[in-house]
Formats: sequence, structure tokens, C-alpha cells
Amino acid sequence: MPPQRATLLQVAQRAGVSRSTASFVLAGRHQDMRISEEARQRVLRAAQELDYRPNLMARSLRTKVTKTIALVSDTIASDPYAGRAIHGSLAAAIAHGHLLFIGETDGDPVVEERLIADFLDRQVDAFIYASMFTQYVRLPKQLRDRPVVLLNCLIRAARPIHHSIIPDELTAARTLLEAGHRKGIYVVGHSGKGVFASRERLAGIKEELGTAGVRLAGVVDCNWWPDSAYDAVCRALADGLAPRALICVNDRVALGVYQALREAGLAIPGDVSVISFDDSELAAWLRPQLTSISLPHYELGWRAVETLLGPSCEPGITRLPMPIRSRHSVAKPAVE
Amino acid sequence: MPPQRATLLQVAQRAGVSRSTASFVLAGRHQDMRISEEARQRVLRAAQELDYRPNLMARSLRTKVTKTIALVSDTIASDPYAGRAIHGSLAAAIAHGHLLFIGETDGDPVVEERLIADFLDRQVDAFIYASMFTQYVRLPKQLRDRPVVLLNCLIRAARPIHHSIIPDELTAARTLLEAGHRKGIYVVGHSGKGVFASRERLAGIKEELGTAGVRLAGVVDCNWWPDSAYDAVCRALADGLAPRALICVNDRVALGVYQALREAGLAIPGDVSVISFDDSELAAWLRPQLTSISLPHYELGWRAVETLLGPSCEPGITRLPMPIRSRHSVAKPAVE
DNA sequence: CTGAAAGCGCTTACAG
DNA sequence: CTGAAAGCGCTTACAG
Repeated sequence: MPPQRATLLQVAQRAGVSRSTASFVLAGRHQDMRISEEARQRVLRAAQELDYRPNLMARSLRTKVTKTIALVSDTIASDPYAGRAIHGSLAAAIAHGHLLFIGETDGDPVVEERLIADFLDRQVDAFIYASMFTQYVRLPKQLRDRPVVLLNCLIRAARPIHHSIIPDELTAARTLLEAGHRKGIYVVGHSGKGVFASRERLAGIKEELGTAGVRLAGVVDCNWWPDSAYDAVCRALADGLAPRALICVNDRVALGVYQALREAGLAIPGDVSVISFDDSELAAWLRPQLTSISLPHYELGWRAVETLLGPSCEPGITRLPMPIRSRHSVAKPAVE
Repeated sequence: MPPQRATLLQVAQRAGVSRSTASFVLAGRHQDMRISEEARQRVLRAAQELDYRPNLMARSLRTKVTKTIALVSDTIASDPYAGRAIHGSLAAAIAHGHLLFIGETDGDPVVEERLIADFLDRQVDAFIYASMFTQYVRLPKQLRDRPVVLLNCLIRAARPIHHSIIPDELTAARTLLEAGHRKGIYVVGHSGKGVFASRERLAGIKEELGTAGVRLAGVVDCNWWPDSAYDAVCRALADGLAPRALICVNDRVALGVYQALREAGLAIPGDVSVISFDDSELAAWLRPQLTSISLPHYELGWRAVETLLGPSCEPGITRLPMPIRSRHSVAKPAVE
């Protein structure tokens, strides 16, 4: 059996004081309570000798704060890289003296409701509401009026009432602009309504290009897999598309794009620059190695709990830079 | 502000009974307490109307069981695939009406001790002690005499005192045996003492081959990266090595092996079969596609909390089958 | 069949 | 400067 933990009462008795006094010195409130230095020392020593550690459940019951937060996500723990968001959240929580509960809903609203109820029953102080893909979400009713920070997702609202931490989708466009691209820039990927991440991504790209006075030349529509991208790009090229730069929504799409360009006799990056998202293993295996932009999962997680637990958690949106791994698929465009 | 939760007292008052009575019916102990059916109905209705949910912290303080468990790992949340172990643990915990705390130590004993202390202060009921790589570990003293299940790790001991859930490392050898291989089977990877996973893996392979009366032909020593594997295999081939089957400790090593074999004019799987571990994305990109064995992370996690929370958690070792993804790198050996 | 009471381990006005 | 007391929201012998 585990060793019995000493209680505050035991500490007090050993120190020859009351529980109140012991509690105050242990809480560091000996100043305002004006505990005699001598009593203080006795308590400290007793606590040390008994290896006293406060029962946090008891404390929480009294104070109404548990110093625990819950991260509820659709399916973050299962994604290869998104798990880092958990890691980041964990680290920040610990740094703030909090512990973190994790929960996965697999996108099922019923599961979600039950999960949140469970957390609430345990009196968690606050929530991180996280999404695997960057997207708009509806906040569960149970979370209204509670401290919540959104991780990798947003809530549609006239005036933001919560804080969101999302990736800054401007990186890709900026990279191409910096390389000197001004025209013939296309996005390869699905632009449909369903996939919110791609919409955000597309919006970010357009916006960044726009501020530089550049127009996105178009979108090659396909889903997020190599075959689909390959087919779509082949077809587009056959139809006369003459891209100078292709922004792929992920590395798998880039794989299909590579194939299509190669078959069309187009050199990467000589004729066409290619840039992508995810920075998966694949990016390094491709030839030429693919310049790819990853989601800053760890930072998103860290920052989310940081702002949740930080001094002032104001509504708004924090966009975190997306780390770019520059390899060999982007070059200055050839002069016309 | 969040809506005020109703308390047991309020339910009791609304039902016109004492807290005791309310508590008993809500706990379903109306039988042994012989509460009148009428009183029972009143309580149930009151609870419903007030949307009563018990404060689990208060209950725990009284009963000494919190229905929370903690998973402490070295660095599971950060690994691309190991995160699934968390997912599996989560699911099993929920299924048992428990909630899961997660903690990462990054392998630092000081961090570990503090983390466990934090969990203990929160009165968690039990622990999962998890490791990123399959390996032998020392159990932190704080965890002695407490309910613990080891996830993907083992404790060296004369008589096992805890339960370990680990992958069954026999799969690779078995696959080759089933394909008809009997000789010229080599392992490519580091056999040094440091990397426990490879030791377990090597032991598993030898054992499985041994029971079939087959001897491992040797080990090509290298570290777990493509370049090192490439160099090592090139050198070995130059020295006259004539393998019929190569077991790579992971997919990256397999990549190096592919290159080395190709340069030596050896066909896969015609001349040499190759099998590997991890089943990463890479396995599908290689040509021929690589047959690879993955760690059953989700199942390891699930099973660990399942046995922790299950009826009888006896000391011992559970070995979970490693799923094999058969592709095109293993074939029957050519007849001599 | 039901209620009054103690107690889990804390914190915090309050009184002296 | 310090202690007695109440109370956080529950559960559970105990008495009737």
C-alpha cells in the first residue's frame, strides 16, 4: 500500500499550532497574518519532516479552483503531427502549475457533450477547444460563459467573444513573393466548402498576394491525394495552363503535382516553383526536395493554454507564423 | 458566468427528504436502504428538474477514489505515431468512467518526480508508465506500491511485480519464415546496448527463428538512419555478404538498404527480401513498396488502461501482435 | 423506512 | 499574534 500522506492537522500538531496558523504559513501568508517567526519555523520544519503535501482535492473543494484544465479535441491525439499540440499544451499547463485533462470526441457531438460534462463534474477551471484542421466551429453550449481558448479553430461571430490561436496562412504566398514571383501563381487543392482549412488557406494566400498587388492566377481543383492532384494538373496543363508557381495544399498533393509536371516536361523549380504544406517526411524524399510549410502545432498548443491561463485573456485572434522548411523546389522565376 | 450547479442538498430539499436519502437513491442503493418508491421518485424527479450532477471532487474527498488515472511518459505525445497510445488510453479510460491526466517527462528524472508528485497531490488512483521505445526502465520510487501498468516498457526483476504491455516482436521473423526463408537472414540495425528496442527486437527475431530451427545469419551494424544503413550494407556486400533476407529495424534504415542493394545489382525481392518496422509513409513511397511492421500503439494504450482498471491486474507481460502491412518487398527465396 | 451527524482535508472570515 | 469554527459537497455508519 502507498505511504500515508500527512495531513495539515498533523503538521499543525507537530508544530504545536492550530490548523489555521499552519495553513497560513504554508500559504506564505505569514506577513499579513503576522505569524511569529518562531511559529513559522516550527511549521515549516514539521511540514518538512512529515513530507507534507497538501491534498489538492480538499483545497479545491474549498477554494473552487482546481488548477486543472481540459483540452477537448476532435481527433488531435491520433494525428501524426497534431499530437505536438498536446505536448505544447502540456508544457504550458505545467509551467502554470496546472494539470491537463485530454479528451477526444472523434467529431461526435454526443460524445463531446458527455465528455465536457465529465470534465465539468471534475470541476475543471477552463477549456481548450481544439480542432485537427483549421476550421470554423460551433462552441458547445456547455462551454458558453466559461473560460475557453480555441486552438486551431474559429467561431463565426459579429464581434469575437473568445480567443483563437490559429496558424498564419500567409507564409506560402509571402515566400513566393519574396522569390520574385508575381504572375502565374496557382493553388492546387480542393476549394470546396467542406474543407475549411483549405478555405482559410486560400483566403490567406489571396490576401497576402493582394497586399502586394498580385492576383492569384487560379485554383486547380482536386482533393488532398496524389492521384487526384496528378489528374487535375495533367488536365489543366493539357488545357493550356502555364503556371510559374504552384501552391499545393499538402505534400501528398505536391507528389501528384511533381509527377504531372515531370511528364509535361516542366522542370522544378526551373520552369515551375512548387511550394507545399505539412513538411511531412515525404517532402525530403521527393526530388528536388520540396519546400514545405508546417503547422506550428507545438506552439499553437503552448500559446493556447498560455493565453487561457495568462493575465488577460481578451477575445481576438492570434496568428502564429508557420515554419517554412526551405528546400529546393522554389526559385526565382525566369525572366519572360 | 457559468450556470450555478445544483447541490445534493438542494435536490433533497426539493424532494422533501434528507441528504442521506437523496444520496442513496442517486447512488442506486435504494434497495439495500429500502427507500420508499415514492420518495425515490421524488428524488429522481428533483434531480432531473435541477439538472443535478454530483460534484466529483467532493465525492472523491469523501470516498478516497477519484476515478482519474495518470499517464506519465517520456515523450509519447511528441512522436508522430506514438500519440495513438494516448488515444487508445483515453478511449479505455472513458469506457471505464475514468478521466486521464497526461504528463511528459522528456526523460528527465527531476521533471518526472515533480510530475508524479503533482499527480499524487491530485489523488489520482493509478498510473500508466509509458515509454516511447520498447525498453527496460526503472520504476520511480513514488510509484512503488501503487497500481501501475507499464506501457511499452519492462522492469527487470526476478519475479515480475507489475504488468507490462509490449509489442510482440516475433512478427518479422515469422513473416519471413512463412515466406519460406531459412537461411541468409540478417538484421540491419544497431545492436548496441543503448537502444533497448533493438535489443528486444533482435531477441524476438532470434527466438522466433530459433523455434523454427533457423539461425540468424548475422547482424549488420548501423544506426537508425538511411546513410548509416547504406554505408554499412555496401561495406558488408563488398566483404562478400550474400543475404537472402534483410530485416531492417525501421523504414529509414530500409531506405538505405534499398539503395545499397540496388547499386549492388541485387533485386528486391527477387534476390533479397526486405522487411522493416514502423510502417511509416515512406514504406509506401519506396519501390518496390516496402512490407513493414508497425507498433500497435493504439492497442497498447487501450490494453494498458484496460488491464489497469480491469478486474484483476496480475503481474506479468502481455505481448500484443504487431500489425504487418504486406507490400511487395518480400518473396519466396529462389531455390538454390 | 428515514434523518441527524460525523468526517474527508483543506481555507478563511471572525473573534480575541 | 493565534485559535475555534464554519463550510466547500459529498458519503456512510448509526440510531431510531
